[in-house]
Amino acid sequence: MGSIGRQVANLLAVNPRVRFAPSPTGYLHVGSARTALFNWLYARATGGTYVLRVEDTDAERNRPELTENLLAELEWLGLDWDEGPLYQSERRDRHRGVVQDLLNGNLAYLCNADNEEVPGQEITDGLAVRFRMPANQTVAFTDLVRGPVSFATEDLEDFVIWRSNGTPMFLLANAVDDADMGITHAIRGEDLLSGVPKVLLLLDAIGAPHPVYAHLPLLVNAQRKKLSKRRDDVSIADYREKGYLPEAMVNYLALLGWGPPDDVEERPIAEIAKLFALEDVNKAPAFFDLKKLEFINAGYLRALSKEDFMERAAPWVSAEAAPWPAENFDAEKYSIMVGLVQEKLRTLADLPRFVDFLFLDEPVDDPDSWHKAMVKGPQAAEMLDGAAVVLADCSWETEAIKEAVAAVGEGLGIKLGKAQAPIRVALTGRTVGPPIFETMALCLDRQVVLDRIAQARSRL
RNA sequence: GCCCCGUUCGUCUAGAGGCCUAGGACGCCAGAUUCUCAUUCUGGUAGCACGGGUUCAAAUCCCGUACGGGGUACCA
Repeated sequence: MGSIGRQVANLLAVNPRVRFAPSPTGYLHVGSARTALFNWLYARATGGTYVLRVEDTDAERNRPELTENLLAELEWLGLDWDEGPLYQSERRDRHRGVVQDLLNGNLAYLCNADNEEVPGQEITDGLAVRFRMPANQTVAFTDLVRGPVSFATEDLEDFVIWRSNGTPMFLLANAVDDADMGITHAIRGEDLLSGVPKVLLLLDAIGAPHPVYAHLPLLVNAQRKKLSKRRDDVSIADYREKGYLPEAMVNYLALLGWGPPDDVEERPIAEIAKLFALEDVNKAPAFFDLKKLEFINAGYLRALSKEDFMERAAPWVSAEAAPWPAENFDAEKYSIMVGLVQEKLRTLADLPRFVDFLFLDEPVDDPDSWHKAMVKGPQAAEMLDGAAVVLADCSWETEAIKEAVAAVGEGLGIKLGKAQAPIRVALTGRTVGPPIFETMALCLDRQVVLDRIAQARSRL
């Protein structure tokens, strides 16, 4: 079936219901975000319903602030949900009832800490409940991304469905909740694939239908290991704080394990939703490539209107975050400078170093830049001396300044590209920055320019 | 160990037996444009894990091997 065929299949699917079911044991992880995104995409592609369910059955590991955090990050990414958030912890009685039913039907049994079966048919404090694994059966299902998969029950153990502390285990709660909530498609990470046969058996035992499963390839690090909180940069919050845009983040994430049919990679997520089909998802793990994320982020940054850009960038130039004294900030000059540097950034975090010289009492001291332009560069002293003379009385506008500096350079036999370097470093502290002649004409007073050139000259 | 899954340029992917001399994107390299950087443009680099089949024809189907990953908790 071609990609078009799959999109038709999407439309034919009747009212799919999907869910993202994170456990709030940490901040939102890029792998989880990708799972949430693919659920969202599938729901939006099919006109289905996307449910958010918080799997907080492990009371010892859960903390409420982590849940709030999780929801905030999902909102930031723009992955709005249609129902929920539902909290699994609030369904304890239902889970307990199901476990008791299984016990009554002898499909499960009580078990002590030594994993020995103990007689009895009532859920008992201090005793766990295990599901009785049927012998000699093959559990088979067709995964939407991986195709037919089967397991033999001999390879499966009697697994715990109810803890001795009176709480349900993941497999049980997950299966019951999916059934009760009418989940038709369970879209999640491949690490959950081997749990499917147990869930299917459980579903059969309680007489519930099987959802369709789709197991997404894992996101891996450079060592090809599953992304882990400990080793890798996986927190969505960190990417936000590093100056990545949510639309760039979801666009990039959509490209891991899936490719657009027309090779157009950079596009709004709503457009991706129209092209998305679960059957097109790859089976092989994908490496999270920061370089490509940066590239995509830079594209989104450039595409922002100036107003949008300034709004998004505000946190990076706020009084608390900025490297300059707040009272030096000049909104008008900043606004002009944004127009000159927006296209140069890869992340919003790059912004301060492109504009800081405007608001700092003195430009930053960047040894590499100084060395490159003032020490290694040609005739830095002569350039600064010459510039000081011509800039003292040339007309204070971009072209005039540019011509004046170029003339000094020509007199010394240096092209403008090299000639401007010492001046740029004298004014901004760095070899890389905004177009320097515009910056002078529009944002720097003649006297400041002359002072900074003199200051730099005296250091030579 | 056992079970399950996977393998197309360095990376993300297109590919559904002939359209493949394997396409695109990121990266990298070179060049053009440019007041730095960035942008933009042009060109280049580089891949079907291996071995057997099936077929007139295989990246694509089958089997095996190798390698990689996931699972195997009173975590989720």
